[in-house]
Amino acid sequence: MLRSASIKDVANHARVAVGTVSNVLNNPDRVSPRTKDRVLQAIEELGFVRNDAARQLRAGHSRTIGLIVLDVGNPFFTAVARAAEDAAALHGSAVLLGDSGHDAGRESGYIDLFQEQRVQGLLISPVGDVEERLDQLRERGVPTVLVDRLADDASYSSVSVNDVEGGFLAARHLLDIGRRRLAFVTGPTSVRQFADRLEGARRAVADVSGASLEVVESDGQTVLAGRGMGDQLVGRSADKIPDGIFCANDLLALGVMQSLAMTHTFRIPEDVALIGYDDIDFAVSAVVPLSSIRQPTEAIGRTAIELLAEELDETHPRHRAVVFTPELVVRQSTAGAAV
Amino acid sequence: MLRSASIKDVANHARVAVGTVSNVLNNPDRVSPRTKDRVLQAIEELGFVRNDAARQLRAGHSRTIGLIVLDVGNPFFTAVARAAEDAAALHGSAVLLGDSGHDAGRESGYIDLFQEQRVQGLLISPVGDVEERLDQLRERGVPTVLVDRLADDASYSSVSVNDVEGGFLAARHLLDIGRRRLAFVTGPTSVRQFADRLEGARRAVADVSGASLEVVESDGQTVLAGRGMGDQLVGRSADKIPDGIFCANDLLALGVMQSLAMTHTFRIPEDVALIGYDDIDFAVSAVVPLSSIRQPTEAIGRTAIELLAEELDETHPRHRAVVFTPELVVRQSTAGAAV
DNA sequence: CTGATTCTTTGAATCGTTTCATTGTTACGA
DNA sequence: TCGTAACAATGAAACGATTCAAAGAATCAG
Repeated sequence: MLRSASIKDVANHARVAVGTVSNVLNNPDRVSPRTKDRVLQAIEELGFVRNDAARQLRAGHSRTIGLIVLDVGNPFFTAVARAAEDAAALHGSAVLLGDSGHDAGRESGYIDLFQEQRVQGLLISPVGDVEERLDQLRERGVPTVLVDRLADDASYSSVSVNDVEGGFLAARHLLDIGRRRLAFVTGPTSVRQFADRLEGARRAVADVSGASLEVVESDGQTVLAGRGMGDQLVGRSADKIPDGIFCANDLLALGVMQSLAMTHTFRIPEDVALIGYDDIDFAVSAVVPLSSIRQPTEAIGRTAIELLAEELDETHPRHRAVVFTPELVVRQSTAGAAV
Repeated sequence: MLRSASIKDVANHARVAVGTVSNVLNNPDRVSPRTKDRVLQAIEELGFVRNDAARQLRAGHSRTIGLIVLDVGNPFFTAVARAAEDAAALHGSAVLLGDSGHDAGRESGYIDLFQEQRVQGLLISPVGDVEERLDQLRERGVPTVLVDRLADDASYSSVSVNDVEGGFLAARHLLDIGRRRLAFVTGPTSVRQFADRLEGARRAVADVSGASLEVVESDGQTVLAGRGMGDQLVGRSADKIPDGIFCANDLLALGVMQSLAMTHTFRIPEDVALIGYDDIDFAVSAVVPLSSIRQPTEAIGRTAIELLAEELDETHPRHRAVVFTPELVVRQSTAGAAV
């Protein structure tokens, strides 16, 4: 078990000073071609690999960016993460991915970890009350960009999608196709995104007389949770069943759909129209292809990195809040049955 | 923009030696309660956070484990990754996730990155020809465990699932329900897993006289690639259409299903029975709930970490190859139509 | 009160890289 | 041949945590 070769070993082997080896690696133009060749050959022969810890220690910070998402099991977040990784790679940084799983404790654990790792900056979809932590990070020179969440004040940059608008679009679409007894199936409304989508849905419903909106809340936001809530809906007496269901995300919608499909009592969309949120790749291949509200995942991830880069470049950055507009995607789960 | 407080700052503030601060953090019992309190208070007041780079530099290795998967867009791999993260957390390590995207170049890039980071060990689903790199890593004391891939020789530990068996199960199931003109829709057969599944399918077909197996190969393995191949199948003259399709993974299967569903010419499973592989969460909520071959993702991730832990503990570890057995899950896409 | 023993605390050395002031070398015009 | 740039190479210092031999303090038996 060899100890890895260090820059000093390389220097000895090539009969140059350590500073020269460092220059070959970081400022190749400053080194004469002959010396450079000798050093490169030594590197090759010894199989030298830079020690990133030492480099970071000297530099005072790493070349990594931390990203904390709410749920890696949700394709929406993996899509955002991939876009962020690609964009970060262009800036020469790597992205460390942390999954809070909607848990404030885990979230806090990742913030600790990233802080110990001296990440350059942090992208986060916050769960808990992290303002204070983030302020503290910023004082230490670690900027944060909020992802999928509008910054409350102007002290943070953020990338978000207008969830109120999205909720409005979804509910109005259900109303447009003649549904009046709507249900909003959601995870905890303490999650800002869900609360906003509900808010939007409420507005749409308020515009139409005779329309009602029931809120069905669960503590999960997975396919399984959706199935549970679907079962609950299906078990009701017929006159209590909504004719339009808007789910706070596609996972919930797919779960509800499974449940409806399993009991063959209700047809989608004839008896119950169903719309989700996020437009994940799997929405289109659902039992009944799922209508949804599309969010521009690629742009979200890319923009988050760009905003972070701005904060890193400037000494007194102006914080920006970029808000994207969601888009209605109509598929079979709400098709046909127009008024 | 404050420089973060260092252990030395804490020491000054608490009027003790740096070694004492270090002991408070790492060997609390060696420090008298009074001193400990003073140090802890100083840490609190200065908002001290350990610098992981310095710690690693001294220790010679990090507390991280690298995991390189073939495709984070595939829920199979995210499920394995999550299990690995949970298991690693129990050992006090964090997992860095890299996505090679079936690209040998990106794979190599992540190996470089992880090597620079001095990860404790590496879990990898290899794409390219990485044996040599891995041998080199091991010489440096960085053990590797192969994931979702049986080790060729006994020099590596590995966790895999018997893909030949899985392919056999899938194809035999199609044969059992009376299908004879089978097609294997797959990504590149240079991917070991796909090649093995094909091998298994071939064996099953060879057992039944009058049965045939056509291989439809694409260079992708996503939902989109599946759709492309589905379109190609659907465009054929009716007598050239297979009556049983086995897809090398569920993403391909969902794509093929979309394509079949869009042209309303063929019914699933009556005209064409369809089975996928991996049994991802979304399989059950597909247009037609998808039959599949289930792999124990949780056990794979957990076992990978355990094998790695064994390699790290022992000086001359015995390498172990753990092989799980896949399981047939029958749903509607192949149901009914028994002979 | 002494010497032995245990418990605390100290601080210099170390890890591997980068930086930068300094020294050494080369080339060229005068 | 000399002086002066321009260019190359050097190596000590610094980053921040951990380690460990050694010194110092406290305790206790005799």
